[in-house]
Amino acid sequence: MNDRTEDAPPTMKLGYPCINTTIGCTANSTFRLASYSNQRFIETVRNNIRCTARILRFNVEHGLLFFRIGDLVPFASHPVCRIDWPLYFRRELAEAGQFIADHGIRISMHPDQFVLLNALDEGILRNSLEELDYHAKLLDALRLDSTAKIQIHAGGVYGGKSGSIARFAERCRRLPPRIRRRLVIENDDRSYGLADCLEVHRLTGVPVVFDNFHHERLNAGEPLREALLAATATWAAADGLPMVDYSSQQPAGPRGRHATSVDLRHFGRFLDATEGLDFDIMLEIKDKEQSALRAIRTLRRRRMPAA
DNA sequence: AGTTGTCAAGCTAGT
DNA sequence: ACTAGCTTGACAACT
Repeated sequence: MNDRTEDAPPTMKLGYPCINTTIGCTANSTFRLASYSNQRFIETVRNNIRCTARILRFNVEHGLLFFRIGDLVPFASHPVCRIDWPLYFRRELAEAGQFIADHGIRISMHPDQFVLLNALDEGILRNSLEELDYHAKLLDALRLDSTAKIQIHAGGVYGGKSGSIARFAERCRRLPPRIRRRLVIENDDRSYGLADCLEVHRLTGVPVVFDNFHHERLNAGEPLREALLAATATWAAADGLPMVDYSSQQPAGPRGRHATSVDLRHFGRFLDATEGLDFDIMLEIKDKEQSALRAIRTLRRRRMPAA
């Protein structure tokens, strides 16, 4: 499916997560819970939506057609939030979603470390489900199809990986379809490597986002190309093109820290190793769109000579 | 204006 | 049983 033929050009898109460092607005603005008010909430969300729209325009102008939406609606899953924000911002969200659809932009979201579908603690599970519900609500309010994904890790180990994977799978089966159709899991760099994620896929059908940097740190010896092939094979037609997170180690930084700026030689080797495969690339590099712009020049030169 | 600690939420390894 | 460390980015309080 992801192996393209000689006739079919790659449709690969490239992008970056959450933040644009050039245009001078933030789409992930938040505030302290202690200073919560309806007014502050509404102002913050309005500004976040506006900034997201500006970023998406910038991205389209620069050929960056993959974007991860960050924390657009602070406290959305917290009981303090009493506003029906999908309704309140219905028009703005639908407009942004229309822009996304019109320009063929690929969208992902990545809830953070607190979303643990295999949690042992009922409260943590409840919070995780609320948080997943928020993410699905936002993508629904943007009126995006099932190719817009919510990406999480497999979760904690809790003293037994196979039991925790089984628990993940069981919880997954019980998810409402509006969440499950968007859920994808990403290999992490400490507990659940690619092989574990493939096992989760086998049990649930959930597609696997391959993260090359995490794979460099935690693997079972699978070469890059083989690993990426296995991950991309987990994506069905309705899921869209497979998503891949790309990053490299910050040279002088502590192990695991993302590079400040893209290492084009490392990126070139990555493209060499994955030649002929089609997937969307999320560039997880600190300077965001600046590296994405450099990377897409490299990508076009190597993969899309006609474009 | 710039710096530093804190933030809704958790896991893991080490003591 | 408890604490420090983990990634990340932005707020908020402080210098």
